[in-house]
Amino acid sequence: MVQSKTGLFEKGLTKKAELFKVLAHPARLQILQFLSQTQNCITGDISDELPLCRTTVNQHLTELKNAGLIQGHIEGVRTKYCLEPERIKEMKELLVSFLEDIQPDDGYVCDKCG
Amino acid sequence: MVQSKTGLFEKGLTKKAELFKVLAHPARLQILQFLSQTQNCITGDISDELPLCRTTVNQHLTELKNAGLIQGHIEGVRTKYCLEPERIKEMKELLVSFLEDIQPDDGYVCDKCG
DNA sequence: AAAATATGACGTATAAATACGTCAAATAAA
DNA sequence: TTTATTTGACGTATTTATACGTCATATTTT
Repeated sequence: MVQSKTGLFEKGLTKKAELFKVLAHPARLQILQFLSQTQNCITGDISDELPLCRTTVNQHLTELKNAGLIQGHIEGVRTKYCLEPERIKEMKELLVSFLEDIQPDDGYVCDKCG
Repeated sequence: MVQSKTGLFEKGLTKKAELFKVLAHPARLQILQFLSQTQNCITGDISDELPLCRTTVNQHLTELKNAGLIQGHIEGVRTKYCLEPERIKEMKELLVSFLEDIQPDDGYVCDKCG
């Protein structure tokens, strides 16, 4: 980059791009999916489920936490993680709004490819 | 990474993560949005719209093309770009399926934060 | 034909992401 | 108390992404 330019874009675009970035790794997607399937808190050793080192998984968990998509509760020596329903809902709304923005209308035409 | 591990995940997850990666930059989102707004082909000098160098914008256009989300038609010395409706539709379906996978059920509870 | 314009290929510098090892702290078990 | 577990902070190697400059090619325009 020599210099990051992401700050020069319209704020809404930046926010969406940041969300997409959080979702741009299979490990993080699998964690979210797993949390959704269990529909409950799980202990931190999700690493057994993923083909990655425990500390790497921990790193992904931290990213999801920073994005607010999951929460972690300390329980003795363990940590339990669960989805953050509020933030997940926000995410859903952001994605839906993106879909509405982008999708071509029915009347979409193009000289060459239409 | 020392060694990329993204290939070790379930294929569906990888595919979704790749899509999200393409969408994880404001420049690419703005290009898609712009193409959607005009609802037609536009010449390559989209760079005037973005706070980036022309060649950088071109790079982003290429990434979108590689992902199949847009198409480029050569027209003399110019190149016209437009959305690829089929692929956009696929993208939408992928995102919707992701939303369905992840969203917590109504009965979602958590010992601590519920 | 010569000059101007538009585009993309290529190289490269820097920033960010990814992956893991090591270590220390906190708690539970022996 | 001593030992074992669980966790996250930290450092770091390597890969990937980002951003731009330069150049060559192709097409208009003059």
